[in-house]
Order: sequence, then structure tokens, then C-alpha cells
Amino acid sequence: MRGMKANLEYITNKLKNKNIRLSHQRLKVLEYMDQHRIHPTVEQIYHGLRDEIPTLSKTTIYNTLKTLMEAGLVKSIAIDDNETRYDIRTDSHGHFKCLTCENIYDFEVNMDSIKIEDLNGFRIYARDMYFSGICPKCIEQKRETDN
Amino acid sequence: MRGMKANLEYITNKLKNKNIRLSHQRLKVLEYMDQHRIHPTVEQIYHGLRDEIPTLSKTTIYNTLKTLMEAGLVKSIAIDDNETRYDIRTDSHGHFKCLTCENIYDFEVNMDSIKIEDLNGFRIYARDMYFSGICPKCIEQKRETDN
DNA sequence: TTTTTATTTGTAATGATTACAATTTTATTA
DNA sequence: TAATAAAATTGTAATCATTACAAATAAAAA
Repeated sequence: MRGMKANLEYITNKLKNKNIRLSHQRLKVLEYMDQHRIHPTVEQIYHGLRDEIPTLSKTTIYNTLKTLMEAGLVKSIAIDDNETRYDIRTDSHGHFKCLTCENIYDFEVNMDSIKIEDLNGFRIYARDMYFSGICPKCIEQKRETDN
Repeated sequence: MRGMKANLEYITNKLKNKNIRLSHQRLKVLEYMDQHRIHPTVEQIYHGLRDEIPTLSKTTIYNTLKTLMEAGLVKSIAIDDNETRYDIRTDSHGHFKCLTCENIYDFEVNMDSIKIEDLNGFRIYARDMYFSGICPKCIEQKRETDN
């Protein structure tokens, strides 16, 4: 486990390395993303930081996420119908959404190795895989309820 | 190519088979989807049918698409950031979005055969694959512009 | 410390989608 | 076919995520 100071340094360097100017809000948003790997919505980030930063505005969160996305430090997930979710993991992986508890799970899958005949001649920049269904926890809960 | 009459019958039967009550609007929306396989938005369907059905309301299109989705006759595509797109193809296939012309291309891919270790114990209902990048047409156009 | 530049913030605007009640249409029954 | 019951359509208003914008504030440079 990283110490508090080391973690702040780690977050700070992430921004510095991308030539993003430092600000209290940016550090806190990025720290929140790093510590809450639940693919949060803007609303969740907002509520999570509201106590620490009482003046925080949602617009700032939108602005910050846009900046972080352009730098490649976060990615957006379009698995939800109305709210965008954000992911601090930027390596290739899939997402599973449980239709019962609404949680989003990561899964490992090598999408780059999948050859798609129909896409010969296409320049592919991004690959996303979204599955949905019921997670084991909710299957188990349903089973208990049924008894 | 299906004749006009045969096509109407085909569309009508699609609804009847799913026990969906017939209406002028439902037939026209489904016909539009069948004849315009461009993964249209509500806006596109609305403009496409406005001349034929001057009283048409967008709410009706939303209602109709909801009904058709529940019956499994159409599927929604969340590849767009703000507008939902709808697909009359309900068999398993992937989608590629060109970031330049915004067109969405279908591609064949057998997602059901992909085994995901991390999802053992998960009940999977839907699998979606979204790629994005530049399509051959736009790559070519860019090349010509650069000369 | 001063100045310049960029960020944050609150408010208002936008735009897709949904809620709702009155009207119209479709299906059923006599 | 006509009358009745049930469901679909429509226009308007509401909702809600996201964006636009300009003034206030904070960070970096001089």
C-alpha cells in the first residue's frame, strides 16, 4: 500500500508527465479515480469530493475529465444508457455490467489479437467490448430469495 | 428484391408474430428500419417519415422503438456519445464507428465463442463490440486532400 | 511581488429522453 | 356493420446529463 505522501507524488507526477498544469481539483479528481476503481460517474466523483472541496463544481469535473482523457490518463465508458462512466485503467480490457446491481466489472480480453476480416482497410483506433447480464453475487442473492 | 406488397406483408407479419398490435406508425417505423440499415437515430427516423406521416410525433417513435426492442425486433446501440442508435439486425455482430464521417459499419464476429476466464459464474445476456477509427472511404479522401 | 495565463465556478442554455393527459385509432363484441 | 372497449398517438411540459460562457480565483512566469 502506498503511503499518503508517496501517493500524492505519484498522482502529481502523472499530471506533470503529461504537461498538465497542477491544481487542487485535478489532483483530487485523479486521486479519486485511482482510489475508487468503480468506473464512477461525474455524479459519484462530485459526491465523493464534495466534503473535501466544498466549492467544487460539476463543471470542473467535466473539464478535468476532458483534460485527462485528452492526455490518455482516463477513458470514457459508454456502457450506461444515460450517464457516462470513467475508467482510470487505460490498457485493453472488457467491461461487464450487471443488470441487477448496476456494478461494472473489468475482464481481461485481448482485443488487439482478434482479426476482423470485414475491417480490412479500416484504421482502428479504439476497441471496446461490453457485456451485460447478472453477476455471481446477484445470482446468489436471487437464489436465496427464491428459497 | 421484395415487391411493395410483399414487403408490407413481411413487415406486418413481423409485428403479428410478436403479438404487437398493428398501427400505421409502427408499420412505417419498422419499414424505415428495414429499408435504411444505417443504424438510425430517432431524429433520422423522424425526418425520414415526416413527409409520409405529417402528424408523426417523436414520442411515438420512442414508444414504438421501445415496443420493438422489448419484442426483440430491434436493438439499441450505445456507440454514440449523446444519441442512441437503433439496429434492425438482431443477430450477433460488431459495430465500427468512423470518427470522420460518423457512419457506423457492421462487421461479422462470433462473440459467443469467445471464452472469458474472468466471467466464469457470470450469466451473460448480451455481448457488444464497438470499434472506432477511420473508414477506408475517409482514409482515401484524406489522402487526396493531402496531395 | 507583480504580471500573465489558465483554471474554477455558478448560472444559463442545450438537447435527448420521458411523463402525462386528451384525442384518435385499432380491435372486439353484439 | 355499428357500438364499445382497449390501446396507441400526439403535443406539451418536465427531467436530467452535459456544455457554453463570463466573472472570479488560483497557478506559473517574470
